[in-house]
Amino acid sequence: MANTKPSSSRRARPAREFPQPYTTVDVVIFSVIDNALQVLLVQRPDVPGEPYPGRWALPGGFVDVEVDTTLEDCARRKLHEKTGVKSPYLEQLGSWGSAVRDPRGWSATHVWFALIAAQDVSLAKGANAAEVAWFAVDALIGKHALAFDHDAILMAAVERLRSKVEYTSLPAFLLPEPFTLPQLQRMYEVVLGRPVDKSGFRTRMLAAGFLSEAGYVAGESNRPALGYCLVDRSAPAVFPRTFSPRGGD
Amino acid sequence: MANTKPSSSRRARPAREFPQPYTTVDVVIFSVIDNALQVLLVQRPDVPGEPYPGRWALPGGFVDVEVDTTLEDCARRKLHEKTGVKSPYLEQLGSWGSAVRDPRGWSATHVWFALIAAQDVSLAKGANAAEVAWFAVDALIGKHALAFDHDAILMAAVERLRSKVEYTSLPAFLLPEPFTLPQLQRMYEVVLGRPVDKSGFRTRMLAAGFLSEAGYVAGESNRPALGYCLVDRSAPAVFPRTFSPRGGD
DNA sequence: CGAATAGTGTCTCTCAGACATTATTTC
DNA sequence: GAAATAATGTCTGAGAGACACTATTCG
Repeated sequence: MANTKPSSSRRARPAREFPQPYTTVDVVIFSVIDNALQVLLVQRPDVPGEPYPGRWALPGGFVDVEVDTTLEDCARRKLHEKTGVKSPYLEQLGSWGSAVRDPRGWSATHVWFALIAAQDVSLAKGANAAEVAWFAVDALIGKHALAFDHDAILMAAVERLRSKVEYTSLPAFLLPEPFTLPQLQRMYEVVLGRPVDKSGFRTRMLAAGFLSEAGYVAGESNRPALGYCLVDRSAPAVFPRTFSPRGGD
Repeated sequence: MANTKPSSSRRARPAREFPQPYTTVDVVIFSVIDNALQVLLVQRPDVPGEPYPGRWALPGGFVDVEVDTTLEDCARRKLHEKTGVKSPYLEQLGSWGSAVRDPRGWSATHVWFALIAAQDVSLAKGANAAEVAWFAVDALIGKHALAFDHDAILMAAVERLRSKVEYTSLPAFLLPEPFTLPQLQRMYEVVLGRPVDKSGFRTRMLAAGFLSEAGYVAGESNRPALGYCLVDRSAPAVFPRTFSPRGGD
């Protein structure tokens, strides 16, 4: 990086003198609520000078160079502020930057996506907190509903999630521990939007070795099911093949 | 993004007033030369005020808000300046940002990685161009050799490349068109660092449907081989399963 | 005609998908 | 004991890996 100044006419001046883009961080926070994949949005303030007043947007904001030591810290901080969750699954999604995506000027945003269990959340509704709410992803996608380029970012996040769910244990992060295999299967089915065979599912999950038994959970059904915890919460397991029904691809 | 100012004490002032991180773009440019995976590096200038003088680094630099309209444009521009290549395979790798990665202050870099055919490159060695050279990846990895946090970025790029090569047609972008299946197989073997079975390889490539025949190429060997071009240069094909030897993981 | 590489054929064994069956709890 | 859900068992077919074999060119 940074091997030359942006243009030769500024070569002699110190770096701070030429204009920098705004740097922001946004977080796409997913959870499964009411058997639907949902995303957390915040409502933009309705005050002069703020773009997209009243519109819903992904939680995020400017990097504060005096508070945040890394971009990931910044993402983690914003997630914690909105949800109270301290140890989510957090993965970098990508970055979006252009001259036109923010009416205030050239800006670049670094985007993370997070998976959290709905039960762990206590939505922030404090002092200066704007409205915060869950929205079903299926109702948002395709619509041009969000502020900035957040529709495109949300779409990219959903695509990334759905594709990784085909071959990783990501949905386990959508459940509070301990959870049962039928619960986990339901997470897969909700995110993928299609049913999954029970027998193959169990074989696959247990063979992947990312679950450790945690005693029986007197659950939501007649017969109690065996509970499991994650062996390693820092990263999902990767399966050698994708889920897929016989004929499909 | 950008739903609040970075801290409440600055709330009333216009956004331009609070300090922004530096925004840069770096490009990890891969090619296969002499049967080895290589990466393009540039030598940092040895002048006062420039960090890491004389050290090798990934090509990149500050975003120029007056020239670049998007981050990807900026990456594409930097790649073209160094190599002369106009239509590489280009994919966003991620971003790295922290208070300490650049001694000049809080900085965030957006990183792309590119695959190009060695034959298409004409290394820039013009006016203000610093030294530019190819380095074998295997000789760099593990060493603490590069400027900034570029060792870590390079490592992440190599990991991403190697893992995607297991289930995509990415290595096809390392060859000039038309290319033969044996040539393509060699690209896979070089990147993966292990031999690949010929028969299975051919079945897989042809079944994936991303190749179109382009006549015989009087090649580098005794018997001429059938040449192929890519059906779609904008994205790699994705295979349903990974490459992997029998006993492997 | 032999060496070298391109390209094809065949066998086997794994494993995921489909579905039937058994097990354990509540009411 | 009936209903509901958890958990296991069995069969089968697609397909990847391994390797043997054929085809075509050059010297």
